[in-house]
Amino acid sequence: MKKIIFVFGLLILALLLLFQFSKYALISSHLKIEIIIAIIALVFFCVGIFINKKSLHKPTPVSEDINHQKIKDLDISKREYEVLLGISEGLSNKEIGEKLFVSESTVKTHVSNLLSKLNAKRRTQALQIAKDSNII
Amino acid sequence: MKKIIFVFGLLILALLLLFQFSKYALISSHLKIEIIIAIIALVFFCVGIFINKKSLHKPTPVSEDINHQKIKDLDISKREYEVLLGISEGLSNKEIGEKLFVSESTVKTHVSNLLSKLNAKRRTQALQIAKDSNII
DNA sequence: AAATGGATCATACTAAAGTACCAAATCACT
DNA sequence: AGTGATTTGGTACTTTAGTATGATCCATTT
Repeated sequence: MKKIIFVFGLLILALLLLFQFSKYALISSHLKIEIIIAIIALVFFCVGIFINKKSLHKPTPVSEDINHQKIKDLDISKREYEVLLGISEGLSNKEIGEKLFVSESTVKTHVSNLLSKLNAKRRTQALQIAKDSNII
Repeated sequence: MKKIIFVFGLLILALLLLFQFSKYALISSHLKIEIIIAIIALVFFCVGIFINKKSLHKPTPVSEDINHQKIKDLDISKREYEVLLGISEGLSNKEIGEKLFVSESTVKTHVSNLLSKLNAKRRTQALQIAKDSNII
């Protein structure tokens, strides 16, 4: 919010400066009208790109970052989350166990707890829910 | 490539038109210099946003759209692809069968073919590969 | 000190998933 | 009309996934 006000303030300031500059340049006849127009065009072209990048670009890619709060809300422990990441990599329970240096039984326990916490019936469904919840 | 040339051609054309317009407008004195500058500023502001959105915006959010060519390259049939989508929704083979109005056996066949085509051992791994290949 | 919760592991079981092989119906294309 | 690819479906089998239950260990909290 503060940034937007700041940027728009700068914009208005730049606009006023350009008006004054163009008047002065025309009266003193040191510069041709084409040059002035070119400068203005270039400046606002850059402003357009800048505005688009800062203000419109960021909200569009719909939350790429993971929602840590949601993980806590779902009461998912650290170990369970690691298992969830293993699932998202397409690993089997056995492979997840080897990766985390625990037995397959342990992984199964974590998976089972994960499924009930995510309210999923299968690991693939857990993936889908986890992605929708932005915790993955 | 063709698009870029086309866009730049339009840009140069617009620039020339603006030059001519500004000259005419100044000579005939129907418009004030501020108005002309404002119009030019607005136009190039919009052009800046447009260029940024079309040329720079798309490559950045790492390809949101699915790669149909890749699907063909992997020799994945239409039905197999539908099954793949079912998997990505977290459905079981039985549920996919109900959704596509075929038996679970058929779904199993499709899944098995999918896994070998995607070079995956499990459906979760198939999902991961499919996502990396932007076919999902 | 006792209770709590997370992590670990095991056993025994059921339910899915996946493989292999086969076979018939359908469809597009020549 | 015939050919090849797709789709469909079945049986029989192995493997993996998931559930239920119980138990131990450890760190934190009460």
